[in-house]
Amino acid sequence: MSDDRRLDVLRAIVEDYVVTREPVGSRALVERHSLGVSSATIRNDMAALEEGGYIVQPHTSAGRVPTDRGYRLFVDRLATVKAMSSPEKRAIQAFLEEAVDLDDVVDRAVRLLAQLTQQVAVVQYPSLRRSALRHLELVDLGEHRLLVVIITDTGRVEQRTLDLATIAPALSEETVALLRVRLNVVATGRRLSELVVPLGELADAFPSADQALVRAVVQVVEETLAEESEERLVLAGTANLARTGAHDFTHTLGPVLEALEEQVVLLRLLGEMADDAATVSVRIGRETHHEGLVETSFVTSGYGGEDATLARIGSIGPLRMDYPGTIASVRAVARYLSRVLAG
Amino acid sequence: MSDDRRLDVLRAIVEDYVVTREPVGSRALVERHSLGVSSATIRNDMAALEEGGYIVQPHTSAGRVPTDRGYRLFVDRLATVKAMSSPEKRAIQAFLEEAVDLDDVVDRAVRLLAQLTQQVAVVQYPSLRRSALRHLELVDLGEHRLLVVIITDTGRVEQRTLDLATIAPALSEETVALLRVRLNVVATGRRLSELVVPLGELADAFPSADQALVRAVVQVVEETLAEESEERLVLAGTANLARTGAHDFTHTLGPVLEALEEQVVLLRLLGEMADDAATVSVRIGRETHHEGLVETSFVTSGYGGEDATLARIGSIGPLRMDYPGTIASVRAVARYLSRVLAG
DNA sequence: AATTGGCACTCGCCCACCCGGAGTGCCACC
DNA sequence: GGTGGCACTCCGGGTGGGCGAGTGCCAATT
Repeated sequence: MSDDRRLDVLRAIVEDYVVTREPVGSRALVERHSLGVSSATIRNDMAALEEGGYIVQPHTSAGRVPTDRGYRLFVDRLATVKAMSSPEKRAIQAFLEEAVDLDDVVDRAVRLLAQLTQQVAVVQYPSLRRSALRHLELVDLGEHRLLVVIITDTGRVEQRTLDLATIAPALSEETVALLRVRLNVVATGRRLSELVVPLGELADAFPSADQALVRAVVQVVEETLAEESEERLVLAGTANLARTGAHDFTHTLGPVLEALEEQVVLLRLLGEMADDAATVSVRIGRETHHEGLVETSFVTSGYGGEDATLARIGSIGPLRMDYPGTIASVRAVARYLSRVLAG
Repeated sequence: MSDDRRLDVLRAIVEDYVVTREPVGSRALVERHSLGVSSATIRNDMAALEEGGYIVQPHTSAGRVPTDRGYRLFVDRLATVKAMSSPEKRAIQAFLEEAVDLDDVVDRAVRLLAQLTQQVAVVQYPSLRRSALRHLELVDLGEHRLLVVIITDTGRVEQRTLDLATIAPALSEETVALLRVRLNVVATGRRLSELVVPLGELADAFPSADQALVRAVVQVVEETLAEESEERLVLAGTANLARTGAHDFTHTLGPVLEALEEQVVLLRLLGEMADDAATVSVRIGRETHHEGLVETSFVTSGYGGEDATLARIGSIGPLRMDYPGTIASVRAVARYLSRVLAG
């Protein structure tokens, strides 16, 4: 008995099932692949694979369908990665480079990935906490209102308005200017996550009359950083779910759509997956630990540069997706997205 | 023969069909409504209504189903508007007032509307062109890069970076400061659409060495205003389509989802609908003039204050939606959204 | 003239039944 | 261990009949 052949059989089953969407039988298998043995032999192998939990029959006397575990083995050991063609690569790069600002880059990336994979694509905005600070700006809006603008080196901009009516009734232009300069001296170029301590010490250097103001501003900055939870996600390609895979989901795709709308779910998943930018992670079926997603798989990659992953990008599709193709697409888009953001 | 009764019959048919989702027959009609006549009479009325194109039978010997035209007559003349209860109103207002910034307001509004209608909600971001300017900020980012931040009175923030390497190699802090002040003098408080002319005259007041810089900045501001096309939409509740109305669409809901992803389609529709903030507009079925939306209706309202509509908000659902309820919800959310943005 | 009860008729839906085909497991044999 | 053969299982699709809901029409009634 050859273990190698059994793995070949599993690979063949996955590949065929992904294409046909129908349980694949031993006869069809020997016809479509050059396995060099008869269907009876394959049947024995299939029985063993079923024993191992890699495939199942939907009902007696039907062909076999891969299980979550089967897909897992497939992506871990059997899938041969498809390389992207050079024209494809160039097209991806060119498309992303046309973007005019961060919103546009993210929007283009997510649409592109949805298009490439014919699935649902998701892109997480670059994390505030892990970005470096480019500039902090204070703007006096009048009426005791101060606008705090935080600009990161990835081009992300967060703003908050601050009502100072009860804190600093007389908001002098000089104080604001001084605070602006000092804040930037302390903060520029640092990771946002490294900022909390130095910011805390800042207030001491100001005359006591202004300390309340300084503290209020510092607090807003810190709150904004703390709002990691408010990480934004952008989705595209939900229509692909309905188009290609209407019958891939046992009942309706309602639960899937619900899960996708619950950004919390996606954020958790993204957070759980491998943190190094170079690797592509795959969650298959129940591995997502979410009821609505048991019939889907999630392929993600970090992006944002060699040293640190800023955020993640991913593609969600039916269990029977084209794993090699999806992995290649996710990796490619992540890579070029990183380049565009760095450049 | 009483025309009034026929309209009553139509109303009864619409109301029943919305609830049951099944063709409604003459017998069921007399049982569930106090029409005071027998089923045979109703049958005659139904024949007349069918003659007029307000209802159809899916097949011979089936009950009747309203047509687009039937729904149209219903919303125009027969629907009695449901008033929102006071607790509901308070809940809406409270929920929207908790928002911390513009993104959050919009996000809350769209989720709220999706929740209320159990349909797909869409909110258009307040139009840049129609907003008034609160502040223009210039930030020197170093490396010949200048950040232009445009802040509107609705709290919307748009930013663009400008590469000045070829224009103003030596970017002096004083020039930037001066430009900042003058730009704000010219611009603050005006509608963005009224800005183009005054901005054009600004460059003349600067020394010739700086004119290129000024022109570049002004150009960026104008371009940003011109990007009306980039009006952003936010959707929520797509899962509701799959949950409640899986069988409301003849085949799959794929085409509907595709139409929703094509923001161009929605933007066109929103643009076509009545422009005064006070009124709620309804597009029924083919009135949307879009293939993917023939089996849906679209209820929208403007928001943003009495005088000028800043943008629109709406709800999309199956043809057989609860029109009075949807209209009430859309109107309520639009109203409170306006208040929150104004306050 | 409008309304009504009665009646024949039409269809879609459901269910039960049946059959063909694809696929399996197992065994005896090589 | 691999193979051919065979009996068995079960799904899917097609067929046919009965039921019920609903209609249109007509003659009778008010």
